Amino acid sequence: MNPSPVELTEAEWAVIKAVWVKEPCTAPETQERLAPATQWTYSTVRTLMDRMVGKGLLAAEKVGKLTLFRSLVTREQAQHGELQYALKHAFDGALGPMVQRLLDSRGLTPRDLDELEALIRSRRQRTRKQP
Amino acid sequence: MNPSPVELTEAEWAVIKAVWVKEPCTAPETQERLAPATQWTYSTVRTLMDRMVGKGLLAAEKVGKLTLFRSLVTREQAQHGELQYALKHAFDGALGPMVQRLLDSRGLTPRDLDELEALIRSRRQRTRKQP
DNA sequence: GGTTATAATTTACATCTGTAGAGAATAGGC
DNA sequence: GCCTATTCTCTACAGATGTAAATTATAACC
Repeated sequence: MNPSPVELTEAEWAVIKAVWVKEPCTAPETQERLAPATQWTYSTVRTLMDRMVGKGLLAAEKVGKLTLFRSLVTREQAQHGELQYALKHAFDGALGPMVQRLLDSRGLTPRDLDELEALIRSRRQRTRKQP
Repeated sequence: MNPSPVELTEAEWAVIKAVWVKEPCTAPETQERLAPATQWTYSTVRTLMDRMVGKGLLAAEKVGKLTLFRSLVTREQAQHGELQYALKHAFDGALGPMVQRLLDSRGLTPRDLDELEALIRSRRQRTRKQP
């Protein structure tokens, strides 16, 4: 039913983030963008990208000698997939406890807290309006 | 420095959850507990558990002919590890946006929202007291 | 003490993931 | 038309993961 949840490996995260920076893009471009952080060779990046095409994470379009890649999943979809994974396995699907544990971790600034409170308020509105 | 983050595969999640139910426990016990949900044979479960011992996720103690297993990571640690993974890869370490996206998803009951609001308030207290 | 049930050990194997080299194709410059 | 730089294709390989069969050890029951 639902489009199967997006799940990315560590390497795939790195690649798709590089693609999101500027699409469409070629494998050599992507490799350069990743190089500072990863040291991956062109071969490595290209292999990853090809496999990601196979998985429906990227699309490849051939233009002359070049292959242009673009993402088939948005950052939001990928984030959602990652959260779903954590939610399902670590919290047995219970969102409340998950958010709680997140709030427990340090790392939220007072500003974050303000924003979240505001979010909760507006969430409450919407929840009331569309039951 | 920090105890390296706990990362569990899907199968490992299933196993450790079964172990948490009652510790220590044997592999056959664990297999039985998992059977309804997974259909895994004893061999499969035992292999997983042995590998998990190798990774420091479980401890094995031999008592006569039996091997007793117990978990070496708590549910909290495992949850934390899972959240860290999502945080690092999907949100580049930014907790605020991560919580936001969670709040965006439907699935939070009004009661959840109340609890979260309360949490945020107390969080704010603590933040103020220990800067 | 031999039989049976239970658990353990060993080995296997396909797939996925991370990583990459070697060689072929192409195109642009001269 | 040939050289050179760029890109692509193909192949490889080690380690992790999911899954399990076959074989062996153990112990407990008669």
